[in-house]
Amino acid sequence: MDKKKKQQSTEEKILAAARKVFTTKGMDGARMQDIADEAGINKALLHYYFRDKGKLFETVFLEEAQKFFPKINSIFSSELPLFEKIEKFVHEYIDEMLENPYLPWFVMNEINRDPEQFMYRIWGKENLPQPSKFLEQMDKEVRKGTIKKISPVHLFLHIVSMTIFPFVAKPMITRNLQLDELQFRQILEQRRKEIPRFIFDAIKK
Amino acid sequence: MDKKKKQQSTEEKILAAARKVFTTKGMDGARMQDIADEAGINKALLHYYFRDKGKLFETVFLEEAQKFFPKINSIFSSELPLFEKIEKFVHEYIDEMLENPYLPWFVMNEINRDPEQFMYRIWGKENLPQPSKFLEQMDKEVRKGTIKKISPVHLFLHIVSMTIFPFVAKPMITRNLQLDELQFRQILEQRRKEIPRFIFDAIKK
DNA sequence: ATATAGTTTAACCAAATGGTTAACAAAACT
DNA sequence: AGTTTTGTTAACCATTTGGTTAAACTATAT
Repeated sequence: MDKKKKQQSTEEKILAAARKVFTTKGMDGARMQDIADEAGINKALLHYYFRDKGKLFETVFLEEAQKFFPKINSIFSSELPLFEKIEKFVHEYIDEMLENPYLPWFVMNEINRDPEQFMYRIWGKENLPQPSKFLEQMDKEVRKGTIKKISPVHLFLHIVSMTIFPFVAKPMITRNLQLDELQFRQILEQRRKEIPRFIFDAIKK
Repeated sequence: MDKKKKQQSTEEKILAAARKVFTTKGMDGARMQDIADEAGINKALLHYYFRDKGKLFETVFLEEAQKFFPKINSIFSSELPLFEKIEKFVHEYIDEMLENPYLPWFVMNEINRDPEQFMYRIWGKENLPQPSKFLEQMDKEVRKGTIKKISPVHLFLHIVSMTIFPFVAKPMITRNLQLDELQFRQILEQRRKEIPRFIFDAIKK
């Protein structure tokens, strides 16, 4: 047992355990007993602190998602020049994911389970993320002739795909490329520079 | 009800229903009763045709995965020149996914649930896919000076990310970019040409 | 010391769910 | 026609699982 675990409050222990179990097994696969075991407490305590499974899940889920998604949004709609914006997005996204490697899968899982509900819980009813500003910015650069002619939508998809996918597909990638934890992490760190450079090479004139 | 459903054998109805339910709800979230309802039959029939839930799931799963994964593998280890190979991979992958849009999520889900088991079931014990040949090929081109200096691993990740991610993240993308089914499909079709061109622009000398 | 509020546990309960059984119906076969 | 085999169903069973309860323990205040 960690020293940490003893200092943690019961509530914190539960949340940490829930995060772990929900992430690996998903909302449906997770068993309340598993979470209790992982936290080293009695199952009834889960219900004492969090009324039911759904509440516990939502707490864990929103805690993570809400602190991260708005950040992305603010980058995309900021006033930075195009390349700096891309660079910043890639950097911050990868950094965040390296610290919370379970987040992407977690989010993807939820978003697939119930897209409407998800979007609503993250951004509220009328507060959708607006990549439109980013798309317009790309479009402007194309018309100005600063970058090659490219569809903003596709460029946008290229960027998010290259940034996010390796995290979601981690088990496949580590297995296929025969990487250990450390090597995988190093590659992800390299990608912070690698992706912006690749994009730059592809669209600079 | 479809006309088709009446012509389908019960076994086919079950498989179609199982595919649908397993794909949307996942192995754990899926209920045998849901599958029976979807197929319009009694629950006991499921057990008559497929011994238990696990067996049914595996049947559906392997049926899809086994027919597709070997194809990818054969492209990567073929003798085609680099750019043709990339083009072919992107083309075939997107085409396949457009026909079976549920497959990527299905596969990712399983691979995350139990990586070892998954790889084993798809490729058998000693028959891992070998992207190494593809990596070497890229490396060779770099040293020959035909393309820009780039890490083969990263280029590999770029390619698969841009190709696969949009399928996995479909609900997020359609929601954020406000696309309907048709528009999403059209964009995916465009990407067959868009991705190879983007890569070409990025690494050609 | 004792009462009190907060925390934790073991034992229990009800509903959901995967799976079984026995009977029935429909073909296929003789 | 009658008999066997295959397909299908309703009712049932055992287990799992989320959730409850009442009792015990702990700390803090009086």
